[in-house]
Amino acid sequence: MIRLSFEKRATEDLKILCRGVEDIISREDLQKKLNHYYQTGQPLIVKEGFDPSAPDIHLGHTVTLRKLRQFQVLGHQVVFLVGDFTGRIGDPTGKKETRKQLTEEEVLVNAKTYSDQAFKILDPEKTIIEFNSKWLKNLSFVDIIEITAHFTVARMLEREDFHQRISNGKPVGLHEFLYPIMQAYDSVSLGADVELGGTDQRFNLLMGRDLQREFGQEPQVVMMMPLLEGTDGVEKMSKSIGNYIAVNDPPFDMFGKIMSIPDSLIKKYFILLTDIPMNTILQWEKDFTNDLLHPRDWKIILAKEIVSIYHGSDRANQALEDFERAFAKKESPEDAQILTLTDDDLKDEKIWVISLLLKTGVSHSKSELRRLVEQGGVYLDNMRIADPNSDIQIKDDQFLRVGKKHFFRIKKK
RNA sequence: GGGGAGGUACCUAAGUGGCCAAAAGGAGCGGACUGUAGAUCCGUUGGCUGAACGCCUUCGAAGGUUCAAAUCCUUCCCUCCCCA
Repeated sequence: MIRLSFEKRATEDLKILCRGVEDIISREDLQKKLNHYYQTGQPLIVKEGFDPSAPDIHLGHTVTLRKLRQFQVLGHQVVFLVGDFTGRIGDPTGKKETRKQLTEEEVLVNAKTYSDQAFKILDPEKTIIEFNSKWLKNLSFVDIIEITAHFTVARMLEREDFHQRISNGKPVGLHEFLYPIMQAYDSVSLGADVELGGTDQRFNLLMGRDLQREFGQEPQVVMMMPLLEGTDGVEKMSKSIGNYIAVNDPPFDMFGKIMSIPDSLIKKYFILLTDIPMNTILQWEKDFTNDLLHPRDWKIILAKEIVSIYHGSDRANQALEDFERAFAKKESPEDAQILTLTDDDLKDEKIWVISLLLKTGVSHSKSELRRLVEQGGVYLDNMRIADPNSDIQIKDDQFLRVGKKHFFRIKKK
């Protein structure tokens, strides 16, 4: 009776864990490992590597983080692996220049801010933070030769990115081959049962399996999550492109950014970024297709849901209200960023538009701001300011809108 | 080691002495229209100067020729391809 329920529970867990997963190698292996867990009580070691060079976590990162959390909830051991050593090489992407070497302190600081944000999702009690320099930095050349000897050049060239760059006549650094190998070695060192990553990590993740086998370990299960497109709906969400929604974004911004994603992405966002049950999502999708659910309304549910996760439902409701004020009624949002002006900024209660805009930080180029004004993108209390040479009379509590997405409330000090 | 091709702005890419702050497309930004969506149309996209068709910096780097250089010369750096 009890024995039977082991497998049943494992099967149920598997179903939960497979939500939103793009590919898993292999399902059977995971089933086996989960069975084993229920038989022995030995939690699975679930690992994901993080690059400490970019300290801002955005929704794209949360896709795998949320998956990690699912593992935690089911009783498993998550290893949050900071790639402080691998970060020095940088995952091959073709055009990136050599990364500047981070000092140990910088890495620690980054890792701290990074994990703090990650703990908005992960349970800190059930997370081990590791740094891969711990084992990588002590390897000798001999060790490295031994490890690399397990792989062939032909195998390395299977990686699409390498392959592509080579056929496009782009350079491939020899050291770049080491990145996947180091990542694989991480799995060996941790004895990982499962490694999570985006689909773009396929090659690296599989290398881990290969190397583990070579080292006499049971190969890890590889779980690949789909890449999340950013607010532009095309490119993978990333800070450098600027199409990202950060988990630290204030509620109003976060709400707005979610509202600006293309309709085609709504379902995917629900699946990967919320806990809304699958049948509900599918029902909404049906209603949407049959014109019973307006895409905007559907998106509002999404935005509220996601903002709630990171800021709580009160602030999510506030964000919704603000959103409607700002865009439906064209009024000022409650939650706009405060822009404080001091007496030094004002001459006879007046300030030059460009100076004012400069203070918002929207752009640091006066030429660009000038253009923005000339093109009619600047409003003060809903009055367009079209002349870049104008001096504006400032009253306390005025509402400044810069371009489509930036709102400020002016406070005098 | 030998031979060939190449390095232009966020990206792709034109330009081989002045008309070049540099074509075109993509991407971005702003406007119109909307649902802060998509599609479409218009505008705009090095910086500075309270803006003038004025100044400064930019075509891999440094020098040089010239009244004038992305463009010609020299040296250097980097990448790719073919051969050994």
